[in-house]
Amino acid sequence: MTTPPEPPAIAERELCGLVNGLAQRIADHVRQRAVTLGFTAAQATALREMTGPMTMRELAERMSCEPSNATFVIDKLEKQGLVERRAHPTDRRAKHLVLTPQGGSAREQLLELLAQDSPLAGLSPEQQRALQGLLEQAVARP
Amino acid sequence: MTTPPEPPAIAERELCGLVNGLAQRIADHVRQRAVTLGFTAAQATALREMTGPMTMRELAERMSCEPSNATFVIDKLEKQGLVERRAHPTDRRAKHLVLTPQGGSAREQLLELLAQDSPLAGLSPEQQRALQGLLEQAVARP
DNA sequence: TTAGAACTATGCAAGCTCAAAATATTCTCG
DNA sequence: CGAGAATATTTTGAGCTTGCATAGTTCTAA
Repeated sequence: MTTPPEPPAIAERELCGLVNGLAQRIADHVRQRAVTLGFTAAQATALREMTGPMTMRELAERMSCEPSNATFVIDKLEKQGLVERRAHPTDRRAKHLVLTPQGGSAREQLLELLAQDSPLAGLSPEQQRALQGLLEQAVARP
Repeated sequence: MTTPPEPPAIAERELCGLVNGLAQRIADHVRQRAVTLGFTAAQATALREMTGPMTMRELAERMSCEPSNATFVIDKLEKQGLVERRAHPTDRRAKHLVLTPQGGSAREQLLELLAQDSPLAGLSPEQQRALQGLLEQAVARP
């Protein structure tokens, strides 16, 4: 009914640019912290997503990347002795990724480092919840 | 005073994952459209951001990447005859990027293609405005 | 049961991205 | 003015990412 001060619609193209810009900032943040522990950004992302044993495909999905990319990154982490590729208990096609003890403690250090100076610190908790809702809805439609 | 159904706070880490996931989806969308015109995703992004003559640095900033990356991508577009590197009118250090006529029409086709099936179509105009506000605020703090 | 579809992981080629170093130019201040 | 700091671009090397092809395994339905 009323006509509140309605901000003009933004071009979707620019909105995509904003999303990308923020993602880029987040990636930079991860990269910056990762190097202080001797990791690359991709390795740190993989380590961060290793919340427990999982398959390559599951990890790839958490990392929002292709499975072949996960293979590449896990190769590196395995060479560093941080992750092991074990046989999957029920599916012989799949591998079961498991953190080694060193991998576990490396992950702990990393998470602690990543929690500092969040790139989202500019938003209040309420705003973060609002952002969460919008992003979930946007992502939800495949 | 009242206690509205307050959704639980989400971990910042997961919120970052959501941002990254949406950015990934947007990137996939661009890639998909780009190949139908014979471009790679990076080339399409550069073309999309070429709203007018600009320097390498300016383009890199619009693309949210390093200048050396812009050099790489512009090399390709220049070889295809879509962009020209001209002398900058006032700064001899800088290059002035200009679209050729073919570059201009390629860009037109691309924009038209990118406007179809937006990855943000799951959000209403109001929600898009809300998202814009949140993202701008989040990005605003360096 | 079994043939075929679907799925998991990997190897590979091509292309993208970052970081650091190098070059050329411009800016700043004593 | 002139030296040193700052800026614009490019080169190079290392690592990341995608898409496709392949081999092995599981699922599905006739």
